[in-house]
Amino acid sequence: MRPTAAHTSSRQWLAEGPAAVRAMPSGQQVLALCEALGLERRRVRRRQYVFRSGQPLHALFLVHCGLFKTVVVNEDGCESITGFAERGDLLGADGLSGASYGCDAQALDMSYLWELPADRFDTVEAQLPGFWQRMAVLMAGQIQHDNRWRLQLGHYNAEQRVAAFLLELSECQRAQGCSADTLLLRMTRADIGNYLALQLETVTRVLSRLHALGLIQVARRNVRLAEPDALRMLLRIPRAWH
Amino acid sequence: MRPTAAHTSSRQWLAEGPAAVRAMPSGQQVLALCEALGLERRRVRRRQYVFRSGQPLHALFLVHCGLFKTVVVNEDGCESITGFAERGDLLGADGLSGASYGCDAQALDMSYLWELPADRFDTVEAQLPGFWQRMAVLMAGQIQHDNRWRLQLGHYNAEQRVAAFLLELSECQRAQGCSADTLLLRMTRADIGNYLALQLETVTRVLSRLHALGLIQVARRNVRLAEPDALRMLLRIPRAWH
DNA sequence: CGAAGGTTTGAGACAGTTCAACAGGGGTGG
DNA sequence: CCACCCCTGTTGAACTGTCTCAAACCTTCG
Repeated sequence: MRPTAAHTSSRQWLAEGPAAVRAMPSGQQVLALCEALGLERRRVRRRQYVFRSGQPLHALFLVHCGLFKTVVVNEDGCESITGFAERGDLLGADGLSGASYGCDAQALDMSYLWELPADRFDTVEAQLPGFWQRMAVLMAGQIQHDNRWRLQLGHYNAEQRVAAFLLELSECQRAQGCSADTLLLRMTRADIGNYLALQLETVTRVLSRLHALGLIQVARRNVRLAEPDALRMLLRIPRAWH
Repeated sequence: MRPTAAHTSSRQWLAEGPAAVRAMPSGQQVLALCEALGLERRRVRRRQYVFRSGQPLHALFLVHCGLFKTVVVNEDGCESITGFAERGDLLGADGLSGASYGCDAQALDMSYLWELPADRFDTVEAQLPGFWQRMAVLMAGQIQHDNRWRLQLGHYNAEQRVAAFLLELSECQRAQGCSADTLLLRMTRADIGNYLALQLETVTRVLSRLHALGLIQVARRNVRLAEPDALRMLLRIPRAWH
């Protein structure tokens, strides 16, 4: 779900890995690196939590396949989705700053992930020199993604946010070799709204409006980007212009 | 400017350092560690840029004293302030995911910072084992801070955002041993508004309103938190209420 | 089949934006 | 030192995008 930053950084992480890994086709690299470390692979069912905010940090995770959402919760029970994690994305890293996870991670689909237990944090560097530097690179990608989101939230209106969201999804699918213009939204309208700091009704209305304009076709969770270039154009219009 | 996460993580970084460093008083630790690495200290004048978005990543920086703002810019020239960096905060780390900085870093005051040149990234681990793991910890703190901000932006109204901002500033000052209720805003109203995704007029209006309510006293850039507990109370009220 | 969860659409309200005018303060140059 | 000007901050009034509340519909699943 981080088409530019995270995906290039995963690629960079792996490109800098041992030659044997570097030579492999891109899709196999994450898997190979995790296997090189002798990591466990774990299956997570739809709606199941990988970890919850506040739990002791017992491991870091790398998504092998599937889709997760990460949610921060404050003391009053307000929730915000901070992102969606796909193949190659890191889960749980924000917990490194303390002794416990800083968010919930919940599977939106049947998913698989690799697990690096906390008791290996201090020895993994010896096993795979440069591990933590690469981890810092992955986290830098996440920070850049957060920053871009902040820019959009501050300067985009509802229509632009939804358009940007759809284009981001599309870019992700393309990066994984799937069709770039036929999307299946695996999250609810409420999730999308929460992620974009909009109400779910607003998301619905915007989708309907974009449909009426002929830019997209919407049928519940199936979306087709009919005019992706027009969507991209939308993003270049200043917020004040309706 | 990251009272809870970043400051505790700097502390943690240092707490895990060599015993000689660990034994020093907290305020001196960052300095000592940077000196242990033989880093250069650099002076930056008010309004001067440390680096600009897109420039090749030539170094990472740690703030020694002073205040910086970090600003992301998109292709249309829209700008968003992603944060303010104070003593102990890292600058430039988001650039690690690529070969160039992802934001501008500008001094708001006469400031000093330590510089780790890019050509030492690969050797610093040998000199100070655990360096990159600690760097990951610092970055995790930044991600957690971003997440908390996202939560506030999604669920707080203008009044709550400004109140949260003031309390964050106050917490920062307290962490650095200064008075917690007398603040000097070293950034403009436009900066504050940009950071909080509000217009500068809204920031002004909210400050005036909080002043009229007796919660704070405002005179241009001088702010006194008359009723910090009442401000904190504000944050616990759901957005829908007024 | 009924219940529960998710989606769509409408109508009205309001928080925050936009535009505009003005006031103060601090730095610069005469 | 004063006068000027620019930058910053303040306040008002009208507008509008988004939220809120409400009702209905559709799908899925027990």
